[in-house]
Amino acid sequence: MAKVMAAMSGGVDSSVVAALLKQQGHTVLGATLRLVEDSGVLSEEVLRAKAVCEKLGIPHYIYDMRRQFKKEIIGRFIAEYENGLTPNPCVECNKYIKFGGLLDCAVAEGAEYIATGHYSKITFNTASGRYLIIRPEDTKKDQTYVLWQLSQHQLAHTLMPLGELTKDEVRQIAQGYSLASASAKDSQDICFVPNGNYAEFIQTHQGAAFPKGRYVDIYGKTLGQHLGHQCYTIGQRKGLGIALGKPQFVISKNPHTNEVVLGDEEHIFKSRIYIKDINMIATEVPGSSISCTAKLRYSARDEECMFHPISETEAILEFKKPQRAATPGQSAVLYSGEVLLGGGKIIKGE
RNA sequence: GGCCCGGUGGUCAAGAGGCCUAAGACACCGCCCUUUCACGGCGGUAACACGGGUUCGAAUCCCGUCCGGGUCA
Repeated sequence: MAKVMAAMSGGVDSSVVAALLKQQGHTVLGATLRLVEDSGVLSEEVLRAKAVCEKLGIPHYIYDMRRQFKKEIIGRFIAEYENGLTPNPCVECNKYIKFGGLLDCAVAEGAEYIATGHYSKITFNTASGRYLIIRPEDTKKDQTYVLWQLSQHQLAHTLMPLGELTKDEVRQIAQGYSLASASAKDSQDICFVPNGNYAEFIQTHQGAAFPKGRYVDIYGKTLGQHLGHQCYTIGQRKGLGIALGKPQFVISKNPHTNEVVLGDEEHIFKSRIYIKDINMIATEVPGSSISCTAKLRYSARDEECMFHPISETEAILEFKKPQRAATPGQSAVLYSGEVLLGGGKIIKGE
């Protein structure tokens, strides 16, 4: 039996993780991270996590990581949008905060593991001597996508018990324990942007409105005015606020000219996707081309492709079928069957 | 100023006396989906410029007002 620090957000999933580990006989410490500025008052979620810990009879730690979160996650998030990218803060948060800062905290408390409520499995492969991320039983809830940046060290010290369960089972378990979080709604949107309006968040943060710019068609002809390139992402249809008689999609955007190109959906399908900042989990970075599948967004399906390495950190993904809206800044995550091979950040598609 | 066109929802646009308690597309809003941004699914709001006529009956015909655009001096 081990000493485990369970990351508890106050939601159902992480609550059930703590309950299960306790039941299995581990020494469980509950830990909740304060990430968002909330005027010094503990949020509803933190209090719920605390209540769950009391119910389970385990200690509850609250770590204030607001400074680190603001610098590492929010700062990067804003900078990337300004550079014309579409960031995924959750992926970064996992790498730096949840599996970074929290693991340090766990070690400081003498725990050898942290545990999270991700729907994902971690296994150790003796042949390769590596820890692997494996897709969960509940394929609908597969959260492996957000874990591709984790290191072997982090995986070696992490437990993800929900990989074996379905969401329904987790809910039932929560009810069985009468946990305060049993009926908590699943999280949504960006955690530090409660109302979901990230554009407003950035503008407020910067104290200035985005400069307005032009919508143009693929030939450069002006179509109308937009609210700032930061407000849009490749493949976006809704929220453009412009009526052109047929559905139009964001095909590309240029942060320097502040132009957003609109056009028919067919223009956003690309077969060759360039990626950088590669992190491999199941293997070393391949020295030659390999066949695998990859998905370009959290809720996309992985599709067959070839991985052509360019260097230790860059590669080209060549898909059999053109992929919709490969978006700079988003993650391309590679799989081989149920195994998450690794991933990278999308630079461009062509 | 004279003459000529035209004024239908946020945008474009059907309609040419009863089938209009006004089509459609796009936009917009809501819900669902979702640990990112998006995509997607389902549903919803919303108009006949104004005032007089003609007619059993007018978005559709006539007159005037207002507002656009053109044209002539």
